[in-house]
Amino acid sequence: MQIHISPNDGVAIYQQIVNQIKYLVASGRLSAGEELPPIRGLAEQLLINPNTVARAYRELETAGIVEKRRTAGTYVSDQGSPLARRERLKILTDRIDQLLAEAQHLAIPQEDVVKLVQQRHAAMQTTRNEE
Amino acid sequence: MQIHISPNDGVAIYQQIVNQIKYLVASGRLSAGEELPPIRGLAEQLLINPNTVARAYRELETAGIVEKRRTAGTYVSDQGSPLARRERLKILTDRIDQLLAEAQHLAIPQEDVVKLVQQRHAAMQTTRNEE
DNA sequence: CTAATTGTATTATTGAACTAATACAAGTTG
DNA sequence: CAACTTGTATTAGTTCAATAATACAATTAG
Repeated sequence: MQIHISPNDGVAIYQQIVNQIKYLVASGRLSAGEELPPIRGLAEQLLINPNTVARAYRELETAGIVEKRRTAGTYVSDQGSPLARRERLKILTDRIDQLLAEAQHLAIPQEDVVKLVQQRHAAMQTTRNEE
Repeated sequence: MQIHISPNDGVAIYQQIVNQIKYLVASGRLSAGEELPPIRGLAEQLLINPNTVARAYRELETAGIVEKRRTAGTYVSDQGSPLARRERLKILTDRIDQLLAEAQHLAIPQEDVVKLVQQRHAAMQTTRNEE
């Protein structure tokens, strides 16, 4: 599996792993039922401590992205489950509420925020760059 | 000036001060040209170290919210300046881009994000609670 | 049973962010 | 000038999250 980490990115290593696996699953490059590399294997590949990978896997399990089977490995869970989508929407809604609160602080009308979101969305559709 | 801090809030003390002063300025309870309490004065009032207040004031100055005059005190800067608003919009735009990237990770169409923002905005208009 | 492979748990180390203690610099006011 | 008030700078201590070192537990394969 292609995971790349960059130390001193400002983002914690375990978080980078979480993000990239989330993306791999979201984009369909990892499908439900597929087995992830063993903790030790990925740790060796990335030249980091197994505990760091374990932490990433634990976060992914809590988020419902993967399932662990004690001695049999870690597998991508059924993403289609309604709970998973509901959970994802909750995360996003929390982010949006934070954004609107921030706008409040900045004395920017929330109507403007809605417009800005539409603008940025449109801009990204035309640009289509890497992440 | 009414600043309230709660230690162990998870938010750094200097950050709490920054947030509250930003809000006071945004809401018009502090107007351009008004003088903020001296660093030592506010520190004494809040029972914290002057350096912590100094840090908050420095952040506020960097953000263009206040201006410091070496030995004469700290004053709310002209918020109406185009630069200030442009800066605020930039901050917000960055947040929005982060949000859209997050939605990508969560495999949620950006169109849905736009709708969600509108929904949350509408919900807040009717609720009208404290921050 | 034995060995190998999986995830788990416990403890320690490191590093960064936050806060504080203390001294400094520069203007203002009497 | 002398005292006072302002923000500044330097250094140290504290806390907490991230990572690592190491040992453990459980299942599977031979």
